[in-house]
Amino acid sequence: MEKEDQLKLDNQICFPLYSVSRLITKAYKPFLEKMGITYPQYLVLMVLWEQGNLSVNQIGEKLLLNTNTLSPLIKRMEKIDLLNRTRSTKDERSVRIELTKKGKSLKADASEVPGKLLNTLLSEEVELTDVMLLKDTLDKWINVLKEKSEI
Amino acid sequence: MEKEDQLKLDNQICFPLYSVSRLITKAYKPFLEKMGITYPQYLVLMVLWEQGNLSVNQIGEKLLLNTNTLSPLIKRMEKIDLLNRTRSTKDERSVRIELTKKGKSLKADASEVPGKLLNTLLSEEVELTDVMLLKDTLDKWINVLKEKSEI
DNA sequence: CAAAATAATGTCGTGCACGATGTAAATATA
DNA sequence: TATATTTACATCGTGCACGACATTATTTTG
Repeated sequence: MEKEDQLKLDNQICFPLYSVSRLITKAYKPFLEKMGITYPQYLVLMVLWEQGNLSVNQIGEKLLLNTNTLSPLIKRMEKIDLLNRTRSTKDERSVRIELTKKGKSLKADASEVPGKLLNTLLSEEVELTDVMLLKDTLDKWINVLKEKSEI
Repeated sequence: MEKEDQLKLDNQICFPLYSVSRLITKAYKPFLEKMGITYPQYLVLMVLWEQGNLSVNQIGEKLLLNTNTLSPLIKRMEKIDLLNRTRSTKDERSVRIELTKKGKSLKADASEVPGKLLNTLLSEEVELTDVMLLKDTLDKWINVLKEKSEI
């Protein structure tokens, strides 16, 4: 491919990633709105549902987000009574995040979401094997990119 | 897969998309910073380099972005002298976007970027065929998701 | 042709992302 | 044990995204 062609939108690899990511977030929206949360908030909840109480940093490691993104996000979640923030007594620097009853109870509603979303996506053009294959590829990419961005 | 498991982060399909999209944007950053632009601005430039003068709406159609995102973005690009905004005389509602000399001249620098980025990504784990396959899959998804979100 | 509907752009408010920087606590080192 | 370094979290500023809504111009329709 000519250098000239590499600048065409159709030949970009990041652009479809960026677009699909935004479009899927949009597809989540109606479901998450009913629960009163945003997509990044949903991610934080998923981590906490699965892992139990964690520090801000530990959540960040799972979601690949720094505290400058997570701190305000978590504070907004505290404001709507999804979780509590407590300074750890062992290490006063660390803040322990604990789900409230409300935060825990949302898990039941949430468990319906992934299935519904998959149905939105699946079609003649997109089959389940495509979805699985894509996930495997992306997971490999994350490993490569994580390393690069840490150096 | 159990409903319970579908809520685990490892089983999400959107999360790796969201992460990879962010990580790749970060990988672009050093290159784009030298050019004084952001990734979304780079996308707008790519459209204009390829298509010539367009209206705000036409750019939005290519990038799948609405004017509430594009208008401020384009105004920032005008401020740093990458393009001009002119009301169309034929249709006073429409705003014609035209690249300045500076905007056009950035294309030379930009033509080096895609190659460099691909090198960043390619590794033992990620081969060129993976990249191409991923792009094909994502393009199919865009078609499905675009339809769904328009309805 | 006048009223209604539509289209193109823009503003506003909210919530991410993220680089740069700050603060306080814990740990390492001289 | 002082001092330096690191760690965990937070704040600030800027730039997206995007829903809701406003404005002006064009087109459609009665």
